Amino acid sequence: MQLLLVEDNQTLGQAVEIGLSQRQFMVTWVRTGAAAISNFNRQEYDVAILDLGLPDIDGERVLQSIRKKGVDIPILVLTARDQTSDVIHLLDAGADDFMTKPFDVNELAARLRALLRRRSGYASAKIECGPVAIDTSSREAFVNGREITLSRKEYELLQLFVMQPMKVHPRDKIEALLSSDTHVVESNALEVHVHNLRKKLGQRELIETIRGVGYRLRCKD
Amino acid sequence: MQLLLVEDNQTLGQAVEIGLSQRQFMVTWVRTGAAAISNFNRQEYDVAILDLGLPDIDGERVLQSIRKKGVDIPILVLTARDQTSDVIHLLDAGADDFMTKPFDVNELAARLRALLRRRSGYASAKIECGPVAIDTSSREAFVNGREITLSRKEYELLQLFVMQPMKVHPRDKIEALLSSDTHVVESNALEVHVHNLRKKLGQRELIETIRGVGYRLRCKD
DNA sequence: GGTTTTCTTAAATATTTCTTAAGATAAATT
DNA sequence: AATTTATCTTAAGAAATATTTAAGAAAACC
Repeated sequence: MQLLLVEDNQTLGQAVEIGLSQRQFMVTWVRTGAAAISNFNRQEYDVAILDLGLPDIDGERVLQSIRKKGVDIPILVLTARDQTSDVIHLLDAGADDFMTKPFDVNELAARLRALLRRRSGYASAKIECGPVAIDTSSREAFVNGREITLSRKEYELLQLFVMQPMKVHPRDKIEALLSSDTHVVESNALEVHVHNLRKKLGQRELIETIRGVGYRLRCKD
Repeated sequence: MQLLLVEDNQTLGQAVEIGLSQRQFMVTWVRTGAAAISNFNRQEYDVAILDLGLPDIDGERVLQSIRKKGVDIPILVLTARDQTSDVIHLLDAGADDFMTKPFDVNELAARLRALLRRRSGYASAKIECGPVAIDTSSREAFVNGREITLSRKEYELLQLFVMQPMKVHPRDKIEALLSSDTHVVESNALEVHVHNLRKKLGQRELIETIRGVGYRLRCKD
């Protein structure tokens, strides 16, 4: 399995290279966005890992650039912990999955295999989390296999939760995601959206309130 | 059943090869457009799968080239996620069916069998989806077996929907399909076409509105 | 060239979704 | 227990989005 790793940090890159090599991946490691683009053009990889915090080019640029050129291999994006609100935009820009640093190499390998499985046509783009599931390609949401209809903001909210289950999402991060660039929310819009989403999910406890901080999605019992 | 698979990606190709072999297809797998053309010339296949994203030659070229040479076996085309607007042009160029990646191998096999059935004269080129059906060769449309008369754009819209039922088609993708290369639509033409199509279909709910995203055709109840 | 059909545009209407605000409830603090 | 603070709930008005209608422009047909 050919894998392209785009990562500027020496320590992290080395760890990933070693870890994935031991797990049957053939890793090609480049350290700059420029090198990434020229490597993608050669189109000989099955999957790629792209760190957003590159020194020379914005990682999102790289992503858009290679997608525009028709490269359609699965790409997993690495982000720093505090860039999670960008996640939705990244997925729209063509990322297939993402992980926040620091991460576990076992999970990384598992996610890569999942991406490859999905790509080969055996599975859909469904992401599950306990009774909740979303299909990022069709924007459908399910509870216990039954489809529920969500508004745009409700879906974006749920997508954020499902993408990082059990993670506590701070209120300001969620608000940044929900509000457009022009319009700043200075009311309790977030709470109302959470309330409506909870109602549609059926089980209120699925979205847990962390008082003074934010919310998180519970998946396990 | 002899099948020619034209696919450059190792992972995807292998998945298809294995999946179809298990389903009684004899798969010959080539990885380049050049190899595809020379293999097609030998004319010993019953059906073919052609990936558009080939490294050496444009897939559409391959398609036109082999059709020009009189090869008339059914060809199913594989396209990337965001090329769905090319679909109609592909069908015009000689493709018999298409699927977007990623896909389900079961569906792939079903479609291939449908193509072969049609070819052997037992069935027409009808594609069904609940009460709706279209005949891609005669460009006729039916609701509950009764024929309805559609304008060109209405038919193309319905064909897009029927080809990928239950998939949410983003507005911009549909607009790209409906508008010619020269003329850009900057009005609500799309909505008007959807409205007229709905009226002719009789049942408004068949075409579902996904607010802020696009439309989709519902087939199941 | 004239007729007919289809397509686009635009404005009026309808619908859904979002935001706001205010009172109710619950948790933390004193 | 009373007070403060944060969150939940509800409902109504505002904003965004979609539908419908109709008329003129463009294309297709004869």
